[in-house]
Amino acid sequence: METTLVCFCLFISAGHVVGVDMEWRAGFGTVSTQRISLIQLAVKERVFLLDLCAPGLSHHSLTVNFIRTLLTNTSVLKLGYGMSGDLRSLVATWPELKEEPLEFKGVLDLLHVHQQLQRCWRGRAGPRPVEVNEGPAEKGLSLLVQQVLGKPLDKTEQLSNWERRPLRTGQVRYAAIDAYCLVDVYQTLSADPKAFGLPDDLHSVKPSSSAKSDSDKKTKEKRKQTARRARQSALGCAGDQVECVRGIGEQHGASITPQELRVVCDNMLQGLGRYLRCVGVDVLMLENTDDHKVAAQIARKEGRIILTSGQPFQSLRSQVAEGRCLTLDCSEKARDQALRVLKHFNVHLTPSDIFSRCQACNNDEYLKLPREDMTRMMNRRGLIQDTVPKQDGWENQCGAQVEYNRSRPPDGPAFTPHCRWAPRSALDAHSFRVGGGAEVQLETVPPGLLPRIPEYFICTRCGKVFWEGTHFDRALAQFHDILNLSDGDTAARKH
DNA sequence: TCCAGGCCAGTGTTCTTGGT
DNA sequence: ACCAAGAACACTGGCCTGGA
Repeated sequence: METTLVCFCLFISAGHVVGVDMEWRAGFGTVSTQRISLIQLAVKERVFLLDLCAPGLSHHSLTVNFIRTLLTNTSVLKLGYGMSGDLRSLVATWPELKEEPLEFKGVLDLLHVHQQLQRCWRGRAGPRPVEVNEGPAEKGLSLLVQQVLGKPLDKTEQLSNWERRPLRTGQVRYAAIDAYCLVDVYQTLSADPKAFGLPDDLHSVKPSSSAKSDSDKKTKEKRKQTARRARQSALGCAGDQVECVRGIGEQHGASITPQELRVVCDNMLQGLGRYLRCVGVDVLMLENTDDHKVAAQIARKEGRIILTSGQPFQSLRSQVAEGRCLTLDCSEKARDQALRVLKHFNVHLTPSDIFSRCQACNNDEYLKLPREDMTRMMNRRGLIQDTVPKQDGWENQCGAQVEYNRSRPPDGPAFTPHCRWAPRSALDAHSFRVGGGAEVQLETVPPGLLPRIPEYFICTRCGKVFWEGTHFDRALAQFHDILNLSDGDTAARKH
């Protein structure tokens, strides 16, 4: 007890910086809060381990008073890491602290400093220090120690039985280092806080806001920053994308056609998927209800590349071959994401690729119909009242086999999408159903369009109707940066 | 002017992390 | 296993834009 008294006096001396840590038996049972087994107190010169399992010590009035005095004394700086948990255990150990609640004074929680440090490093461009989820991940206090002092902590004793006596040498060493490293880290940080992106006064670092409003502001700001960065980097592969984009892009030295690029889009990237289909890329998209792992299953089964974003990237990447999973910045606009993907894979895009694939179902086969046939069908469906100039035996024509041409469309307007063309027999003249069984979506064609648009394209899988319009020009403009405008393709098509 | 589609921001829920 | 904090995700409504 005499040694204990010396210890108490030493730590309550003014001007000390004390590393404080506590250990209790990891409770995997029903007990929500565990009683403390060991309190570690470290100063620059030495470390004391206060063994609360020692007979009589835990409930000695001196011990309780010492703890109360130490933690409320403003002239002694206490360092901890994640001290809210420690406070709960203190109350569980000494219920009297609940009746007369402890008010921490002169306490610096290095967890908050660590969070500030992480935020700062995340914001930096260029190479970053090791972070959670990168490499052989250190975390928590061990990560902080590695980032500040250069070496991680050995946490193998962290979950050991702290109630068993005597403590093993490894436990004693771990307990001592756990408290001492707090002092070491603090001194390194306070010697040159700017080098770590921290304010001169470490005590001014506030905990990450728990208030929803502040959190939202941060999220909002982060989004804005990300969008800004995305704009600044334009189409260059910069920042976080580099790591994941690299693996695949370097495989494609020569350019490829959009049709050769086959991807599966995670459900967060449906906008991107639509853009890619617009230029002819073979895109499968996950539904909102689909699990992310469905993307990996499809990718393996069909040899597709996964496009994803956010956290799912980590798990999806490990489920497919290296370089077969690409992550994108979800805050980036869908168009910019698409441009990034096309540039990354060195896709050779021509105007004929625009709208060469149905954006609704990903089919790349169309049936071309002249205005007269479209008018007749709409008339029969009662969608228009106009009479149609009589043409020779359209129904008969439908039955006739037209040569199936995979590269050249039937004679028609200047616009020639790079797709497959179905024969006229693919359309049932009576049911208005196309080869895939879907009914032609006549109701989506505005009647006012018929006098102006001479030809219509019908998706043979879903029956969606497309026609020439201003969409094509817009798409050309959107992809102008990477479009190879070698031919004089100026026709337009529109849904 | 109306309508459809996309984008953005707000909100609530779920998941992950890190402490013992 | 439990707790707290933060991140990620899902959903929704308002706003904006462009075509009809």
